[in-house]
Amino acid sequence: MNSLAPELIAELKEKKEPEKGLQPLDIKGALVMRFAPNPNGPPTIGSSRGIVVNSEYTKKYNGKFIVRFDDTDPATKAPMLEAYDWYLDDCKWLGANPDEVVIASDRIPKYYEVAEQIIKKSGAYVCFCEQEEFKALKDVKKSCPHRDQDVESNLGYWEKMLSGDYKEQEAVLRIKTDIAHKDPAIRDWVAFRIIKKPHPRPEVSDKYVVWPLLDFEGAVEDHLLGTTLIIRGKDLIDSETRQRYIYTYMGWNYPETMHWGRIQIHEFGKLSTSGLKKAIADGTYTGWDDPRVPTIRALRRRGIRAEALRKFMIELGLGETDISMSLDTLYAENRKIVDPIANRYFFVWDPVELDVLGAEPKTAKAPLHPSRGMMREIPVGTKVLVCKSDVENLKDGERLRLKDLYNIQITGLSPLSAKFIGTDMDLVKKEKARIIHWAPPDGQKVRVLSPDGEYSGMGEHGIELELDNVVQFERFGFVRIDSINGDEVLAYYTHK
RNA sequence: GCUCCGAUAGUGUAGCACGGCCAAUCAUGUCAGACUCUCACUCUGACGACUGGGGUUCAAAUCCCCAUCGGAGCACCA
Repeated sequence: MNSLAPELIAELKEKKEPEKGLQPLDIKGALVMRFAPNPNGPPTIGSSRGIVVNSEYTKKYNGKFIVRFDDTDPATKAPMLEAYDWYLDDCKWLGANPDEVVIASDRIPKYYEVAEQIIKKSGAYVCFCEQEEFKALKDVKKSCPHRDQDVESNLGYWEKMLSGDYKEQEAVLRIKTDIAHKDPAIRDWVAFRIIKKPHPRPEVSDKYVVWPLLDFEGAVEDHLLGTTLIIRGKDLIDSETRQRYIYTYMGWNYPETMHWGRIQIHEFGKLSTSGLKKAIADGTYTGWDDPRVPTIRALRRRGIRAEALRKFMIELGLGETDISMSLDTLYAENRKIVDPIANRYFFVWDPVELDVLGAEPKTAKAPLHPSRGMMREIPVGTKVLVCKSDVENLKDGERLRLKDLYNIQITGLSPLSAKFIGTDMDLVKKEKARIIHWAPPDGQKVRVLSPDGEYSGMGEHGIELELDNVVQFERFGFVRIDSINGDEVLAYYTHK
């Protein structure tokens, strides 16, 4: 068949293996996409979706990938200075280095220019209504008195806004849409408001008192940057309708758009950036890379590979439904990468001392990795440490195998003692004796930080040489060796 | 209340634009077994879904209508 009709086979394969994950795009010209976060906290798992999907498409279609910081709110969601670099760093780590980086707070004058033009086209007006007052009118499709101001007056008010003549809340610039639009979300929305709080970035600080809202800033930037395709969360789905008014006034072409639903990760629940910030401040979490926190930084520290996270995000695809996922799939993906390369070590948590009578001191030999030849050597005397959970339900006289060492028979429970009964593996095979791991009492102290708590205990020497590597603690799980503090190794739990 | 949008196994996805090849894909998960000096890995097998009801049609997961459930927006947040 292959020789008769190779193209048929190819076609079959094509049908059977459609584009996995991301749907192919119907691209006409060049592809320009952007990821536009507000850097008011570090990138989270959610951000990684935006980074990965946008960059993946631009890679695939030879497009341009822009990171744009939408940091135009110095008050309610004020940017965090360190976060700008964190975003860029995590992008780089994810293999999504941007072709261009834009910071909105650097480009405020451009937004003023567009605003002025729209005012001149009667597309915007300065509104002095109180918020509730305006909402009441809007809800019954009534325009406010300011809507009919002429261009000259609006221009004058706008100038006064810019020069700081008004207080916060006193005036806003509204985009004229359709005050009777059937969707209340569209009616004459606010494009600029007055904020007198300085911007956290020293280069901007108190340079401006009039700040654009996302819908305006984003609309202008997407045009300026030549964005051709926007993929963003569906919370911004109505933005398009609002922003199109600007595009119409200015005679621009609106980019294509796609939206995705919210992801909720079982393991993390509903944690907002502001909620996290609080929990870190009050000491609930140790920082933005605490293993319990849903940031990219935490995942990195735990030893999740960028490639695994990328694949995970790509395979989620682009659905408008909200999804609720477990990290198991990410872990499985990561395990595939990490398992073949992670060296194996013993780590005994909640250690219990065990005397072995009749044992000669020796050096145990165990493979560094089950499918490779390299061995590790563990010198051991007549005492070993074992996990409390392994010996809790032991019965006197029970026979066990200390992995890669020898067989023992329990002779006493408290204190725990045993006698040496040989080295033969037959015991394990015939009696189906349990095999447990162990550590030498003079081994390497280890502490593991995991999403569900902390484990302290003893490991074998050699662990301290694996700094920054992901290793597997046998019968425990994968960990990333993070640092050495004094005589103790600190590891972060990756996954089972 | 007003405007949008969505619904395939436990979870996430493929299929839906152009109805038949779908007794529905892949992954993950769970269970069982094999392998193994790890509860890891690998292998084998099992489990498991088209939200409900109508309609169109020779034929519906796919088209239409209604219902139900879920979500988003209606901010001087992003």
